Amino acid sequence: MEPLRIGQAARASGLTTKAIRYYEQIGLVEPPPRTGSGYRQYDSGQVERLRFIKKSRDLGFSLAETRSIIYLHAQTTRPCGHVVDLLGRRIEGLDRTIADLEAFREQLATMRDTAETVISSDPHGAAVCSIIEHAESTAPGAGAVTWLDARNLRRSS
Amino acid sequence: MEPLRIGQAARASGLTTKAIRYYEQIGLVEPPPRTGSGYRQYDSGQVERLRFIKKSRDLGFSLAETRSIIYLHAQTTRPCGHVVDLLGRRIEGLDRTIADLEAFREQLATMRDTAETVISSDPHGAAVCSIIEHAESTAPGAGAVTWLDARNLRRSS
DNA sequence: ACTACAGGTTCCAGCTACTGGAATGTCAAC
DNA sequence: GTTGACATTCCAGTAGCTGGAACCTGTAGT
Repeated sequence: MEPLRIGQAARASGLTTKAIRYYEQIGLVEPPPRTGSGYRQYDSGQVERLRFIKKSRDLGFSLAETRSIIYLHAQTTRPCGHVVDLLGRRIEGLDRTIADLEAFREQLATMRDTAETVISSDPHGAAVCSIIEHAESTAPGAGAVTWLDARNLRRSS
Repeated sequence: MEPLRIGQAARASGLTTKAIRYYEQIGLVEPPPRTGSGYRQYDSGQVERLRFIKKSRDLGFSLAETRSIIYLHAQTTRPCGHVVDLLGRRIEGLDRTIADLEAFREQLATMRDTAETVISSDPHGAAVCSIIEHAESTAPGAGAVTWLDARNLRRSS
């Protein structure tokens, strides 16, 4: 198979050219060989690596986690146990996140549904927004809600 | 009431001093008066504004949204209708996020539960991690999952 | 008076994971 | 020879702050 240029490697892996160059820059992938004119040339092994990274990212692993998996492999250690650990922790985190989001959703829905009442209770409009200013009393569990770090979420294409 | 210094204002509002200075820097709050030696002095009105911002943030509004609410108020427009709109959109977003997270959680749980089988199917350890490499086949709905932007989530204290 | 120490000040760097854009180079086709 | 799609590098920006350095202030204790 002919080596691919970066755009083709991007299409083959589902990444963007920007992302691939970025991964190279931070040392997540090896710098590929170049043509005489400076174009990057990816062979099938490199593309496979890129696809692996994409999948790992889509599964919610951070670049640091992805890097550690690859690194463990390079040490000839089988990283699957490590991955199972990571999966377990991520599932726990998701359970917490989902519970928090559901509680939060209920708060917001309650706020919206009672919004008219709240609005009419401030007929002089003295407050910036009485909905928000009264949020504490209409959302008693606010202090108990702890959000997970946004880094735990990913979007996919 | 005596004016408060930034640390006290932080404690009173639930923000950090860093966050307050940052809000001042980006123009979300007015620069407060200073003492002769340069210390910021917050009166109760400013602290109230800071608390409003904190609550708005905790409710999941971005700084841009929070700014727009405050700005609308400054235009002597009652922003509550705007806030109700924002709430509605956020609730819809949350519904999608929760559904996506639940689907994703199921994927991960399936992967973890079948991990041993997957591991033993690659006895030579040729792959970096067969769990991830086989993810597509064990997670058929992957393409359908679209994550919301991470900006939609917030953590609280 | 001297000395801690807790607070304040500014400014700069960094975090995640890229994306967008400018200015420029290369290659194949028409 | 010119168009167009692709490539290159580098710089800046995104959200929402946080951490740290280097320094100043105000109060309490010895």
